[in-house]
Amino acid sequence: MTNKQEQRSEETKRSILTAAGRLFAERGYDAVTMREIAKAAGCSHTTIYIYFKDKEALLHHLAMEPLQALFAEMEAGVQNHLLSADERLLAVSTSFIRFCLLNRSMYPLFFMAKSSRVDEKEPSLELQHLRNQLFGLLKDAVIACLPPHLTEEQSWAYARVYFFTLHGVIGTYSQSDETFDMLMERLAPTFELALRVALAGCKQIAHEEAAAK
Amino acid sequence: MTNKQEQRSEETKRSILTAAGRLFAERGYDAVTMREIAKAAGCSHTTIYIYFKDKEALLHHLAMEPLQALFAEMEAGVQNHLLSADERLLAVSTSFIRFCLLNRSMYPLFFMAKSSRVDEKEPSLELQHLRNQLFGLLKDAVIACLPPHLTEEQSWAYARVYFFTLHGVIGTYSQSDETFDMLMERLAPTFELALRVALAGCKQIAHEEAAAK
Amino acid sequence: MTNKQEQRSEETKRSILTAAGRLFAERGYDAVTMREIAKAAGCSHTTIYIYFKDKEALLHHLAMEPLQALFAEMEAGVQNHLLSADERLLAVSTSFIRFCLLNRSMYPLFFMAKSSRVDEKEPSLELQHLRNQLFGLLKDAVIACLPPHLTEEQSWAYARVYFFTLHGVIGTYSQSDETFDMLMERLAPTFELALRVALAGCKQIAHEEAAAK
Amino acid sequence: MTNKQEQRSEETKRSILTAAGRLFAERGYDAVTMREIAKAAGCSHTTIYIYFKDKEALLHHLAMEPLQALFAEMEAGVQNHLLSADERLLAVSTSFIRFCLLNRSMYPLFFMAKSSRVDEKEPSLELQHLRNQLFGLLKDAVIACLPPHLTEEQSWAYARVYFFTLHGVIGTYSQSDETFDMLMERLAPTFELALRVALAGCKQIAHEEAAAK
DNA sequence: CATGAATGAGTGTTCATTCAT
DNA sequence: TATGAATGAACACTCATTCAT
Repeated sequence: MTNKQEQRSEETKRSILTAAGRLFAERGYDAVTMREIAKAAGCSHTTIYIYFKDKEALLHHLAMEPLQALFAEMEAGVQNHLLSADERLLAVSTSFIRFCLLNRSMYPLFFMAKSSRVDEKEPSLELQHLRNQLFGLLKDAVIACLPPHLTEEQSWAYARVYFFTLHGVIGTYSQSDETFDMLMERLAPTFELALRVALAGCKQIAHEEAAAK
Repeated sequence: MTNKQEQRSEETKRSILTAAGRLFAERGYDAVTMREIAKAAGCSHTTIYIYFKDKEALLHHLAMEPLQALFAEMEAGVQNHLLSADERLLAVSTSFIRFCLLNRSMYPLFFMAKSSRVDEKEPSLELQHLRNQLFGLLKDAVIACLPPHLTEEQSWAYARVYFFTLHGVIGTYSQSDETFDMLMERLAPTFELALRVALAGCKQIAHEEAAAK
Repeated sequence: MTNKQEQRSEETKRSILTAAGRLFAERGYDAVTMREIAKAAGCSHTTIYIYFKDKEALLHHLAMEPLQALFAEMEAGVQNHLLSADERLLAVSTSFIRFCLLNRSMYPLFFMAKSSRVDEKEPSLELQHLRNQLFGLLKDAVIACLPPHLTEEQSWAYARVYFFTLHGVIGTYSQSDETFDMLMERLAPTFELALRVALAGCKQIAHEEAAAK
Repeated sequence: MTNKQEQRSEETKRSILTAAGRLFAERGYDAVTMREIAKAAGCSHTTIYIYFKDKEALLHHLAMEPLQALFAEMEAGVQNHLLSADERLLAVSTSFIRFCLLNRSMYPLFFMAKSSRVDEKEPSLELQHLRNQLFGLLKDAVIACLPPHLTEEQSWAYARVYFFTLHGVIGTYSQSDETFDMLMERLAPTFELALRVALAGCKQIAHEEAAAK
């Protein structure tokens, strides 16, 4: 009996999260009302408050999960030793872009929220930590493509520069009204070009600098 | 007599603009209320409506002025024929980045606001137009550095890719709490590196593609 | 359990309608605020929005119900073939006057509200339609008392003229503070006189005109 | 000097009254703002407060003047012994209708405002008095057309009934958006018909009643 | 006498949230 | 566990009115 109830409870929670995730992604956190989420989840809006303290808690809960999934996916990509370093970077970058465009409206939350808001305690820290791990992973993937023996400072610089491209791609389209599929169909080649350009540029400048030394 | 009143009026208008600019920048257009702006400006919320038709007009006023200045500066940079194409692009890009970081909090407003709302008439169009002109200017500067005879589609693609870098740079630091000066002191070399990387990358891939054909 | 809640809900809705009806009647639609209605109904102003989409919907709801009842009553009167045409007109007119005086304060709403606002969709149309039907019914009842073979234009003219009397009766007393019963006791003979005068006048002039031709 | 100032002052006051009168008539008291009146009058909105205590005072001032003019006109009409009683009634009625339609949006103010509002002191009394005089004048004009020796009660009844027609005519078109000229062009014959019907009806019923006795 | 600047009270409406069941 | 009813705080915006000059 308890089991059945627990199961039903879990289902409701799931459907709330699913609905909220979809709606936040589609229209942005602010534009979505609790009542809309409830309707989409097939429950009363008051039920949401049973599972989540408030709207923000819902958002936070919603943010961690996919971000962890992304991290896992990128980690797997980076460890796939069947691919060359360049290919690994490309794969990981593509994962990142795809994820961010899929979760467009959450992107600012994931990556641009002020790191420190007084009223947030733990939640932000978790997020911040995950963010850092993710960035570290990207940095390693970038460095693996560049000539060895870069200083730590240089490594950071190239990683940042490469990351600018990713950030730029996502930021440019994060407000678009087009669906993810429309976006990818129209722009996938441009995204690939952007990644190739960024990598080629990093490599060339890195070599020039190495030579100059 | 009249003079004194006019002066007071001008002061009030200025203080409203200043307050609104700061608040919009800090917390975003939507999150700021007219009453907050008024309080920050030291006047009643109704006073704002004496000087600006509505919230959007306030935003528009705030956005157009500096954006036009930027456009003028970039236009001048692009027409400086003492410089090589590469140098001109670098100059123009630096102008753009500096401006956007200086007006950080308005950046989303300038370049990421939904471009088309049915009920908006002129104001947004002006902004949109300025935006397009600005992007066109950047595009021409990019193309001038690349091998000739690119198709229109290719031109757009490289321009976009180059723009991703700019957008990425700005986006990455647009939420930072550091002052503009702190930012530039710490990151100017990184920014320059990013621009060089983007240009080198574009050049190389463009040549590769030309050769492949 | 559900029953109790439903009952409470129904009560609240009722009290809102009652309050709104009274206030609209007393002071006119525009002059009454949602907050006033709420206070009079003993609930928060937001509660009104649970039951009615907006102020206009409240008005519409308030207007349609009794108006439909009136229409049904008048339709029945007009089809009562036990009566002569004159008696039918008298019956129908009396129904109309009684209804309008009973719903005095809503009368302007029913019959004098601006018929066409661009942004209104269905609701007003329904009301407008009902109004037209009602007027058509009265017109037919008038014509049935007059000599046959009137042109369409003449028919409209006499119907209008007859309607002026009804409208005048109601308008004259629509602001009165007397109760409906007091009014009828004091003025029923006057009203009847008015109807007889209007009918006699129409008949005589119509005959004169017919003879003149 | 004083003279010149006084003259200018009088002019300003006049232009305010003119503007307010036109705007109130066009769009109704509530819908017109002080600033609109000021703009139409060619002065600052604050200037209005020099001449009139508040918006309501402006309205009241505006109402008395034309009403007195109407009264004078009707009085003249009633005393024109070149005309028959019927013609005099017709003339007076037409004056009344024309005036009320011309001052449509003020009509409720003139003739339908609650006679006693606690917060109004004198102004209403004046108005009320004028109203009564006007009605008395109409009553006499009606009675002059009817058989002599009516009881006082009967006189009142016929006067009321006749007045219903006037009231009905005006009320029916008082909310119309058509200009006065459009209205008169379209409906002048209907109005005349209405008056003839009302008079003919009153006469006939009065004779019938007299005969019955 | 006249005015531009400024404001408080108020408008309809929305929304996240709580309460009683 | 779950919900319908209800609400307070807030939103952009308007308007008659007052104040300092």
